[in-house]
Amino acid sequence: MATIKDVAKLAGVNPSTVSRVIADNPKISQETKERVYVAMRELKYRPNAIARSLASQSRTRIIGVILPSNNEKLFHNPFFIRVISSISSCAQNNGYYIMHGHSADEEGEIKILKDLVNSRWVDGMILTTTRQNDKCIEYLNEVSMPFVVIGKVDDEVRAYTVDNDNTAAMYDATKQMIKKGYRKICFIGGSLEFRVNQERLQGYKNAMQEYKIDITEHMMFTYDDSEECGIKGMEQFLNYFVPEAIVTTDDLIAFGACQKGYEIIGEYIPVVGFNNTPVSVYRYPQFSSVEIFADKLGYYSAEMLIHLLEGTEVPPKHRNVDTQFYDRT
Amino acid sequence: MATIKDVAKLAGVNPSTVSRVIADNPKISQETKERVYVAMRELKYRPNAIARSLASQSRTRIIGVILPSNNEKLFHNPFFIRVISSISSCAQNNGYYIMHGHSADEEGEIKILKDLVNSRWVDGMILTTTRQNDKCIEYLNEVSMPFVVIGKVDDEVRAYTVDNDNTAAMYDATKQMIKKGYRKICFIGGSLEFRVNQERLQGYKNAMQEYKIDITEHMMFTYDDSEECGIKGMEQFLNYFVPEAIVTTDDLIAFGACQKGYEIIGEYIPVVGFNNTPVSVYRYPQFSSVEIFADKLGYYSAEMLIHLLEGTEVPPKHRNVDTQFYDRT
DNA sequence: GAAAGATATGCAAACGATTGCATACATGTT
DNA sequence: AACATGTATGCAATCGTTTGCATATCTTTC
Repeated sequence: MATIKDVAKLAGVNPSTVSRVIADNPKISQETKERVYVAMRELKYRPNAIARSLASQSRTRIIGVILPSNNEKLFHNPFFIRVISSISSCAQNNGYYIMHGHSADEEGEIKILKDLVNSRWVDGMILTTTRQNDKCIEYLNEVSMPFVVIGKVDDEVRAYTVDNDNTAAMYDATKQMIKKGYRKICFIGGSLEFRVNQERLQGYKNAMQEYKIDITEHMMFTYDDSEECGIKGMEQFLNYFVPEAIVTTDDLIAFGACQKGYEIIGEYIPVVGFNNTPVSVYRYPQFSSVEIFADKLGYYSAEMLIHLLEGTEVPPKHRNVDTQFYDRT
Repeated sequence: MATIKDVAKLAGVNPSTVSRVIADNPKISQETKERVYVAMRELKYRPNAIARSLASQSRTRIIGVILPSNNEKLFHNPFFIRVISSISSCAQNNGYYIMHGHSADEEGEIKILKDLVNSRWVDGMILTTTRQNDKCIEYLNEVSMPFVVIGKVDDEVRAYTVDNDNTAAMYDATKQMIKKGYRKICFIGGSLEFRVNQERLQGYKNAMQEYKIDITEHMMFTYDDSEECGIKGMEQFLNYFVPEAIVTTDDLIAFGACQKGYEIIGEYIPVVGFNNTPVSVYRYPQFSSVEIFADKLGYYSAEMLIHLLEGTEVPPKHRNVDTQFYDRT
């Protein structure tokens, strides 16, 4: 493989000149540029990204992405692949690369994050999910590495974020159910360790409160983002009463609840899921779901991070992505 | 951030000694090693991966992965995320990193592949899908970059591969249908541009032939790996006759065919899909599907590539992953 | 007790770029 | 004509490692 020296020799100039031609430095005469271009083409020269980022002190143009690896979540929910593939599109459009890691738990996540950061591979990071008191965010701020998170963060935490208004989305979905005349509406959600679930729970509470519908302890159930969670939730409710409708934080939960309900009482209780995944559409009967436009979340987050890295444009601290409720009751 | 020099100074040795301690060189005395370890811990030293791979000539420990980005395929089929996340697990277990790119078409794929290779970012590549006369494979051989492909390649092509026996899998699935007494069994498949579809078609033909069932032109339809394909295929068949059963190359196709069939003739024709995705399970009625264990394909391919890169163990040229037929008729 | 071998460490040159500073030449100013 | 200014390029240090070779010290051997 040709190096910058080979090109320089062929073009009859100094390596530094070639370097400046690559950077399109205006000090270099058009004439010389042409000569260098010819030599580069002749030798099929491609700059060595590694040498480059060593010399220029760690601008690798690599963006790190941390994915959760709860398998249920990752595999049955196109959310993450949509996010990552749109991050990837944006990166490619801007000459960046994507490196990703995933781990089963917070401890693992922070370990891989540190590895990515310390090895100097990445210029910046995107976090695709956040927890209460997120250790990753803490660490990134500590080492002052630029990052963007998809999701919301605690108020006092410094972070650039892209997110849906999850509270509003769930508020809206719940309200739709109320407007259809349902009153005994239950909530089933994934772990409250994750902010997104807290917010959705809040949205549910807000709507119920607005319509002055009492929520008892037995109307809410949280566990994790799985089918099993839906099943367990529904079982719990049915110990006490038959819900008129159910809102959940995920399609998989909704599916589980829906099936279990039918199994026990022989009819389908209206259910609302989140993410508008194939499950909600392909199932019969279909159930309602809130589309959160994962691809936009991904694309915007990458865009934001790149702005941060290039320092060209200071993005606003927060960007919101709308949601859409698909009513299939 | 501390460098190797800082550590050396603190430990009272030469940087080269520190480097050898990191590499666990047996020439270094235990005593010195201890001293260096202490200094490293003291300074929270982490080697700079970039400098490292520059000095050691391009061992970045980064594996590149090319994904297709036909969105239908990528989003509705957990295959790719399962593959990539298991590649990722294996990589993490062995201290490797994953970089990935995806593109909508072959041209884009080769472009991003060249970029990854020429920039020297990656030590090796994994291709998650292959075409007839694949340009990517050609290029990788040309520049002699180690790679593994998931899927089959033309006989004359040099490549390490991990794959299911797709022909056998489809042969088996078709045979199951025949044994149930179905005779007029039709085939709907994705584009024959992809080897995987060719093989599955072959498996169908083999089974039919074995049982001496004639296949007419009108019993086969190929288009792409989408729901739409299933719909079109079913429409075509019904112009001529009502199939007794249908085998397809993908669950999404199966789903489309299933629905369209019901829509037109008012009953469900038994359908077989591939990949055993949520669609096949969550839909009602469920349909049969062939599980291909994407996670194994991914993990094995990474394992193979790492062996290739480390040169420790020469893997066999080809590794096969079993499939499993889930009968849900 | 000197030569030969073994063992542990240091020295310095890479790896392939970037970049601040020096310099050569051309041009403009008085 | 002498000097200041500007423009285009070269020189050499630098980034943080790795690694072949030289070297110093300690054993062994006859």
